Amino acid sequence: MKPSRLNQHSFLFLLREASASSTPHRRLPPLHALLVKLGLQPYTRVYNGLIWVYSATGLVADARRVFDGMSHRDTVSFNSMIHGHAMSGDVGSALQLFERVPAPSPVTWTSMVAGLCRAWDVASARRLFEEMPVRDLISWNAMISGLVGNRQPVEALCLFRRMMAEGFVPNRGTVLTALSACAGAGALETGKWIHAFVEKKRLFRWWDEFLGTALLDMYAKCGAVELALDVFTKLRSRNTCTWNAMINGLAMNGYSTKALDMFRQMELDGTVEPDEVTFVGVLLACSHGGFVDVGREHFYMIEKKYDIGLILEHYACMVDLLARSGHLQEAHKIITGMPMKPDAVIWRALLGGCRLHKDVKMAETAISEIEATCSGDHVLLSNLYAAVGRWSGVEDVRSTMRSKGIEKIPGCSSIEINGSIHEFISGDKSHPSYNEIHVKLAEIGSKMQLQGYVTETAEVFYDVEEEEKEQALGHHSEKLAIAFGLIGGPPNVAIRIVKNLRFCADCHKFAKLVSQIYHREIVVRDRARFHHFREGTCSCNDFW
DNA sequence: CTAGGGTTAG
Repeated sequence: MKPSRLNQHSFLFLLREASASSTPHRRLPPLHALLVKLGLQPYTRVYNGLIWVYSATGLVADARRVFDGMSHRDTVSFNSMIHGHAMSGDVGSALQLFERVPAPSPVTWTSMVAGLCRAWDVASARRLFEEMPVRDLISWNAMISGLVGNRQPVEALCLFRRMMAEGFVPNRGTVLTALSACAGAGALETGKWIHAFVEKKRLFRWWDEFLGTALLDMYAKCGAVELALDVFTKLRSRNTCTWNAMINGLAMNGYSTKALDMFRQMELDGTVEPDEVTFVGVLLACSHGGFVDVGREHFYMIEKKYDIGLILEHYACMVDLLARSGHLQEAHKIITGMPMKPDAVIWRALLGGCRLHKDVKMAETAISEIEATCSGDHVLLSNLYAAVGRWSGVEDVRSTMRSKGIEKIPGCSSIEINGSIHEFISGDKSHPSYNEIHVKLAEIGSKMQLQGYVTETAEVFYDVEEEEKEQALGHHSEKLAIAFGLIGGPPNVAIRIVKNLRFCADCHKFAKLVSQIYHREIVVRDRARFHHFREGTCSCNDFW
């Protein structure tokens, strides 16, 4: 090779090729050595490229050596190095460099914002984002997706709205992130608005697999199954993810049989292969539908017929299905026979079944296996003790919770009205419509009494203090949200609520009665699944 | 022919 023919441009080409190869770790150092030998050091661009490819292939220490050895560093050198540090999880080093950049550009700021979001420091990311002198579309996308990734979809949507108000035109990335935020927040109105906006502005040629899957997933996660199906049927092409999203969406929404039909259709269609995620959806459908035999069959087919390895989630669904339908011993056998270590989710599924079928002994086994316990597990055990009348057990759980300092996660429900999301926390008085809500709840209460409604006390029994607090302050968050939906939402439109915890029996009964008395459809997404209430009945058939 | 975001399903 004639060195004279190798200039900075061709060298950058070689770097890119080496980094895309299967063995970048072996191919980059010789190129680096050649670069030094050829005397291309003065070319900052080439060295920037080297920093970039070293970082991108995980060789951050090498990247840093190059960076430190450079005689002339420009903004791109800093940006590449900041990005490298941030991607390797070393935000500290990234921040140190960020302080030293002579002329930071929007790229510099955005790299730092994204890096902080990746390191779960969304608060610092947000501060930096607000401080940025110039924000472009990618800066907005980075911050919005950072919020979604840090489980703050409501905040993400607020930012999305601000971005639109400032006149930015969303691109593919923005739309994907914003739809995912709507899915997370259960913001159907906003999701529909984005859908319509994309169509009206003809933002994309068509809804491809990625966009289409994100769209249908949004509808499914907002409880709008018909709309999700509509998107699904109209898509030009579907990949495995698309089918999985549809199957899972049906399962989550309680359309168990339809979900299984959809899986059969997927097989008949034959253009895509099911994968392990497909079977998570299939088993979820069986679990929510209480189809024990069908579930067992599919569980064994995963490996035998489809040659797909069983993953933790498959076991979790299977344990959930068996435990919930009362096959506690079989569920326990599945757990002890698992090739991997059962996690808290698995034991929790067994615990839930024990609570339902009042098996104290098995419940105690389950709870002793859950290490980093959260309040919900203790509450479940306590409820079980209360249900079988073992009050000493209830007291034991309370003292365990006190001594371990386990705090209860406050219940939080949200409802979207006119595109803005209102959040209610159990017993919270801070909402501006607090007084109206309580007037409404009193009205509901008296109407319910006429129908012979009695509070379900079993599930609130475990904690007398909490019970008193609830009497004094109000209600579980979903009741506040439902009352607010009756007041503020347009009539004849379903009241849609997203809750962070699972339904308690009392609130479930409450929702059923409200749907009957006011002839309003109520859709609640709780931690585990959807509940569609219509004229006094729930799609879960009181099986959850 | 340099650098930042996003890539959907569990």
